[in-house]
Amino acid sequence: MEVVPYIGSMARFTHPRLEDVPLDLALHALADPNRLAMVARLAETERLSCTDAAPCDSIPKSTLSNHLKLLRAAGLIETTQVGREMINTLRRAEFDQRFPGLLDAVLANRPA
Amino acid sequence: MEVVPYIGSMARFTHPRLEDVPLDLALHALADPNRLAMVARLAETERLSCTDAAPCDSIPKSTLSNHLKLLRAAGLIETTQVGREMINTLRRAEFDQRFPGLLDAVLANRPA
DNA sequence: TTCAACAGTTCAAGAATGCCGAACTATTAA
DNA sequence: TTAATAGTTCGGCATTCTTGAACTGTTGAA
Repeated sequence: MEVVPYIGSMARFTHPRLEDVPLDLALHALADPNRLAMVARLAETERLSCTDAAPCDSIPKSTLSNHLKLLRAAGLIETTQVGREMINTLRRAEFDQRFPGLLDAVLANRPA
Repeated sequence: MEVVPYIGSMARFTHPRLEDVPLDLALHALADPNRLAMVARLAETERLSCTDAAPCDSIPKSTLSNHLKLLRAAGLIETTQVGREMINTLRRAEFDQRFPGLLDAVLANRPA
C-alpha cells in the first residue's frame, strides 16, 4: 500500500490577504461578545490554543470553532497547527495597517 | 363619536440612553454597508429624511425602515417627525462620549 | 370637506445565518 | 494498538434578515 508523504503542520487553514477583507466583515467579526473577548485575549497573550482563547468553558467547541473560523476570515487571526493543537495569533500589524485605529478603538471600548 | 386629541409631531420613536447601548449592538449596526453609508451621510449632512438618508434608491422602503430602526436602537441616530417626514440626525456627541474614537475610526476606514 | 399622493411603519413569510450536538479526523501518549 | 486529546465538519433547529403588501398619518388640491 502506498505511503502518502507526511505533511505535518502544513496550513490546514486559509488566511485572506488583509486587502481583500471588507470593513463590514471585520466589524461583523468584532460585533460579538465572545469573539471580541477572544480577540482581546489574543491581544494580551500572543499565542493561544482554541480552548485557551475561549472566554469561558461553557461555549460548545463547535461554536468556538466557528467563531475562530470567522475571525480568520476577517483577517483578525492566524491559525497554525502545532501537534494536535491549533495555535492562534492576532494579525495585529497587518490588521492595523488595513484598518488604522479600528482595533484600538474597539478594544478600548470593550466592557470590563 | 369621541374626538381623540391631536398629538402632532410627538415622538413616535423611542431612543435608548447611550449608556444602555452595548458595544456589540453598536458594532453590529455599523457592520452593514448600507447602514454605514447612511451613518456617513448623516455625518456630513446633519438632517436627512429616511429616503434622503438612503445610499441608493434600489433599497425597498421596508428594508430602509428596518435599517433606521436598528440604527436608532444602537443609539446612532435620533428620529423626529416633521410633517410627514421622519427627520434623522446623528447622535454624534453622545455616541462619541459613550464610545470614544469608535465612530471616527469606522468612518475613516469606510470604503470610498 | 373629501380625495389622492406621499413618507414611512408594520406585518408575515420565505431566505439567509447562527448555534450546537453528534460524528469524524488527526496527533500524542501509554 | 488503543485511549485520550484538540479540534473540525455536518445537519437540523432556531434566530435574524429581507421585502412585498397592507396600513397610518400628513399634506395639498379639487
